[in-house]
Amino acid sequence: MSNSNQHVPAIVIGRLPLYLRALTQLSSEGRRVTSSQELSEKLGFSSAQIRKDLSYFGEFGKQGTGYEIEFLEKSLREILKVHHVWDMVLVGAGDLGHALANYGGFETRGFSIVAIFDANPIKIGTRLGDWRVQPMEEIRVTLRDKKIQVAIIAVPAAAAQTVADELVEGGVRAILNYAPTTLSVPPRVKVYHIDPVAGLQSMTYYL
Amino acid sequence: MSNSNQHVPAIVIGRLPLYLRALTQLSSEGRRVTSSQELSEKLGFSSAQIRKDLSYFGEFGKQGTGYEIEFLEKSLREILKVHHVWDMVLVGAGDLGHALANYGGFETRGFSIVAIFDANPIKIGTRLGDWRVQPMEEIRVTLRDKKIQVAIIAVPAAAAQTVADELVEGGVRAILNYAPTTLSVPPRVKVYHIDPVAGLQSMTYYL
DNA sequence: CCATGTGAATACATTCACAGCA
DNA sequence: TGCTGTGAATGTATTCACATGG
Repeated sequence: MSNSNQHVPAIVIGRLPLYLRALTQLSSEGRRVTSSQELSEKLGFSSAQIRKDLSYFGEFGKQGTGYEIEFLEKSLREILKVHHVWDMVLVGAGDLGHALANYGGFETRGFSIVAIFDANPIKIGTRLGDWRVQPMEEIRVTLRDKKIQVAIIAVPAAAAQTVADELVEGGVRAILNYAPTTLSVPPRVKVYHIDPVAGLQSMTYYL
Repeated sequence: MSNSNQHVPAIVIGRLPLYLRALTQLSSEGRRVTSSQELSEKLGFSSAQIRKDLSYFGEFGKQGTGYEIEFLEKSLREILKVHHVWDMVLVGAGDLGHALANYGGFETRGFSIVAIFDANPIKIGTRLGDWRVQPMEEIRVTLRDKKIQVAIIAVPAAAAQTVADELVEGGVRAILNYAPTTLSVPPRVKVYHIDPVAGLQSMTYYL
């Protein structure tokens, strides 16, 4: 029995991309079938948790056999809506912006940078990978014209909130935030915050 | 009454760096005192949660007044053991490695890159920021000599596990992993995994 | 048999609400 | 009074354990 229309905890949604990543890896190794047990070992979650997480969305496995990798992979892509490619804008053309622009991992996993913006006049017009860095003044038009819903913030902390306001105003609903500061956005907008130093600090507690 | 010696949930430890970051920000604005209420608004956690989290480690506030920012900041630094600087090695001198090497946010928050390694012969010897890229063969000696406990992995997924094994063998106990793959390490070693695409994918579910 | 899918039980995390103190 | 610190209550998440069906 499919439970697809009931409330799914956010923490479950957060694990789905990890399941998807593991499946893609297995698939690239030529494997056809896996089990909650095997995924458990690869990912470090309990097998019961993996089965329960998946059960929020339907029945993907076969009793006595396990999961058909290709089918489960495709299903997760649809659940996460990454079966088509999401166009993104990148704001910030510093070192981090460069690394993100040159990162090959977006395209293969459902995301594509379509434009790069920066506030620094010196950066405007310079080439960065396949793109030309555009001034912030042009971002509103790009967001509207290309109906952009996803953006990456890679600017200093002091500028991040202003950029976020621009993005929200332009209709963006998902922000990957690399600036080390909490962003304030309306509830309809999702923010995923990446702070490597916070990660390091939470590990040193245990040393 | 201080509870400092009882078990503290990992999820609480994970929030402390965010409290610390907010306090440093307030402090830089010249503020001297804050409250769980104010931190709540800045960070998006409930004030009760902030008070309870802090209560695992002691009593840092004054009833009727709030928290003395400088004192709480110093206390959190000590709890997280970032009151001194942690030396780190960086493995991987690609675009991401470059961005990390040039990132100014480590030094100011208790971390310092002391050496950079890469397996690619073309990269060996090239300058990267203040460092010279060293061959992987030299990493063991560096880890031992400098008693390194913290490392950053910024290599392709296929190489990440091998690098992790080297690091663990060399005595590293905290790994910041940028490779899009799950690492298998002994329980004494902590891994903090950064996967921007997983973050993006978990947001697109809601679009 | 074997591994899924899932209610029930347990464990964990958050919020409530208020006593206690500056 | 105003805000902390914290037991008790509530709400969430994980694990258990087994019926089910290939």
